[in-house]
Order: sequence, then C-alpha cells, then structure tokens
Amino acid sequence: MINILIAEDHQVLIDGLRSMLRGQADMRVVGEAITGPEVFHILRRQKVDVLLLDLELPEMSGEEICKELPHSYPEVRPLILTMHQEKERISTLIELGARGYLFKNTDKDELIAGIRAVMEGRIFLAEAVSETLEKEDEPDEDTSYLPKITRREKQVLALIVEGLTNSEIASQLHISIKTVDSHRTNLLEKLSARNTASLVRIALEQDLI
Amino acid sequence: MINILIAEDHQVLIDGLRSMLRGQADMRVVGEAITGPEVFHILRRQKVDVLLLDLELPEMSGEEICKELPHSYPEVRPLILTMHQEKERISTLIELGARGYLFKNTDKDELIAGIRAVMEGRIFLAEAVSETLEKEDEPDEDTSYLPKITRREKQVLALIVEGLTNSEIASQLHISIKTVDSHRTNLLEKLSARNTASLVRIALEQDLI
DNA sequence: ACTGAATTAGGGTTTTTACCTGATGTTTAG
DNA sequence: CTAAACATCAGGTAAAAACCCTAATTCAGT
Repeated sequence: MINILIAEDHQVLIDGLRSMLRGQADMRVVGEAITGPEVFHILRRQKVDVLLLDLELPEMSGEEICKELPHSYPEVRPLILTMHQEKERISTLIELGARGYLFKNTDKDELIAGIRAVMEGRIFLAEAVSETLEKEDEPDEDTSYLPKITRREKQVLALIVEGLTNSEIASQLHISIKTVDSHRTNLLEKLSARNTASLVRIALEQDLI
Repeated sequence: MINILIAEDHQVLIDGLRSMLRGQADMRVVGEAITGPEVFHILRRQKVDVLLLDLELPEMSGEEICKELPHSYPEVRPLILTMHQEKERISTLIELGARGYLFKNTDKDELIAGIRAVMEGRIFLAEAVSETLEKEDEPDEDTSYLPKITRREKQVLALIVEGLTNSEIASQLHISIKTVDSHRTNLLEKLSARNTASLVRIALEQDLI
C-alpha cells in the first residue's frame, strides 16, 4: 500500500488528485495539508510514502519543505506538482531531494506512473520537464544563452537595478565613473540588452541580482 | 438539468471539478475546453447553462471570452474560477458579463451554491471576493498605496520595459516624442522612481505591465 | 612564467533621458 | 453641466547613458 499525502492549498486540486487516485487499489490518500507547517504536523503522526507537493503553499516555500524533509523524514519521497515550468527551479529542487516533477495539467496516467516511479526509487519528470531540461545541455544555437557575469559586473548591475546613476555607483564602489561605464557597456553586451530598461528587465527576469 | 461546460487547461482541476459535481443529480458536465477557441467550438453544438471559466486559458484571455459571450451566447452564464484575487480584474469581469467569481481553493459547497446562484440569475461572489471588494472603499491607511496608472501610461510603460526608446515608442503609438516624454515623467512621479532603471524595477515588482 | 580574463581608467561624441514651463483639446465622473 | 483628469505637443536645458577607441594593472590558472 502506497501512503500518499497531498500538500495543496486549493480544494479543487485536492479533489482532482483524490479523484485520479481513487481507482488505484494499492494507493491511499492518508491526509491533506494546506500549509507548509501542516505537512510536518501530519508527517509526525502518519506514515507517508509519497508527498504530492504544491510549490506555492502558504507560510513555507516548496524549497524550504524539500530542504527540511531529508533530515526528519528521509523515507518520504516528494513529488512536485506545480503550475509553472521554470527550468531554474527544477534542478534546484531535484538537488534538494525532490524525486519527481509534474505539472498541474498532467493526466491520470502520468500521475499514477509518477507515483509508482518514485516509489521504486526512480526520479520521475513529466514529459514537458524532460524537454525543458534537455535544452539545457545543448550549448544553444541562436537563443539567448546565459553569459557569465563577473563578480564586479554583478555588483554594478545590482546598483543599476536599484536606480543608482553611474556617478553614484562610482562613489559607492570607490571607482571611476568611466569604470562603471565600462561595466555597464559589458553588461549590455553580455545580456543582449539595448538600454538600461531592457537591462533591468533581463536582470530581474533571469534573477541575476 | 443544469448543463455545465468546464473551461480549464489543467487536467487535475478538471477532475477536481467533475468530482465535486458528481453528487448533484441535476447537474451535468457537458464538455471540457482547454483553450479559448475550444470554448466557442463546443458552445456551437452544445446547450450550456453555466461556463466554469479559468482566466488563464491558452490562446485567449478570460476577458476576451467574457467580452465575446454576450453577443453570441447570451444565455450562457460565465462563472469565473481563478487562482489569484486581483480586485481590479473582478469588477472589470463583472462589467463584461461574468456572473460569478470563485477561487480555486473553493470547496464543494461553495461551488454548488455558486452554480445554483448564477442559474437563478444572481451574481455570486466567493466570500474572499466580497472581503476584497469591501476593502476597496477604504482609502488605505499608511501602506504604500498604488497610484493609478492610466491606460496610456500603462502602454508607454510596457514599451519602456521592453527596451524601446522614446522615439520608437512615439512612432509605435503614432504620437509625438514630447508626449511620450510627458507620460514618462508622469510615470516617474507616480511610481516614485528616480530613473528608467528603478521605473522598470518597480513596474516588474508591482506587476504593472 | 605566460596567458587570458577581469578590473581599472582615460578622451571624446552622440543619443537618450530628465526636468522645466506652458498650452490646448478630449474624456470622464460627480 | 462642469470641474478634474487625461492626452496631446512645444521649446529649452542639463544630466545621464550609450558607444567609440585605447590601455595599464591585477589576478588566476596552466
């Protein structure tokens, strides 16, 4: 018997998952947690094999929960269930101990397959995830690949995003305005930005600060 | 018999809704649409009383669907089902013809009550929505209140964030560079930004685009 | 010790942004 | 209907950013 805990704050989703699992004789939903702390509250008194985990729970992020789990409950296999497909987060979560990654547009078959896979100790990624991750390996052809920003450039970039001018950044870092200008030019080049506006947008979107 | 069409692109949600409606003898799910155009495709050949509508469908926004519905299918009552509670959008959607507004953390009772209410011609708002709307009246206390950005300013802001210069924005919107400059100045003032960089940061942080 | 990247910095020019004052027609909400 | 808010545009100025070229020093890795 596979004991499943659903960690999800939307009742409709919970019902959807329960309904998908209803037909499986060897699977049992042993609880529902709608906040992060509740997950641990239930784990304390209930044997759980697979944790279906929504990443956007109140009070505690999915990352935090995954980070905590291996210490206290190493036998629980977290299976991430999320709305968005950000390739950045996927690898992070797998490193933190997540055993699978599914989207909320998954169907019954994929959900069941995912649960069985993580029970057998394998890592299960939804089809869409695999596609996303594969693209990471290829050195990329024409699409914007991530250029390496240096330490200093990162500092300058952070101050630009905060709204400081070149002269303000110069005095803050005790360097010349011309140097800041150089870093700025290099940042524009590396991030393929046409001006400050797109530079800031890209920095925030790619989480480079 | 109440004929219900589910417009939702996440299979788990669809199953959740179906499962919640299963017990109701007088309700019948007559179809599932996972994109905007599909909604109209099904409406063409199927009598529908209540449309359970997710706002984030592919290919067509919830607003667009609500705007189209009254013309072609005035008998269909749209019941919005969404993740986020943005008070701005709620009133807009009600004006566009939405008959109800529910969140995805709604429970079975509220969903059923909502469907019956809109069938009887009433407007049904989830509890959480009513609370949100009430707060609109209060002029806010000390917290950073949101300055109202006008339609035009929003357009200009979006183009700034995309990295366009004033002259590019001017030709795109068919107005003078000086006018774009005015809008830009007003945006800086309204959002308390000191320059383009902070303007873009604030716009993205506050999700004003 | 050599190499390459990183950091630093200068001069000079053009483009863009920021800010000022003022003005006029249109839209909207009370 | 009427005032307020919005959208439009002008001239002018100063500051900032963007782009050009060049080049010295430092620092890490082979």
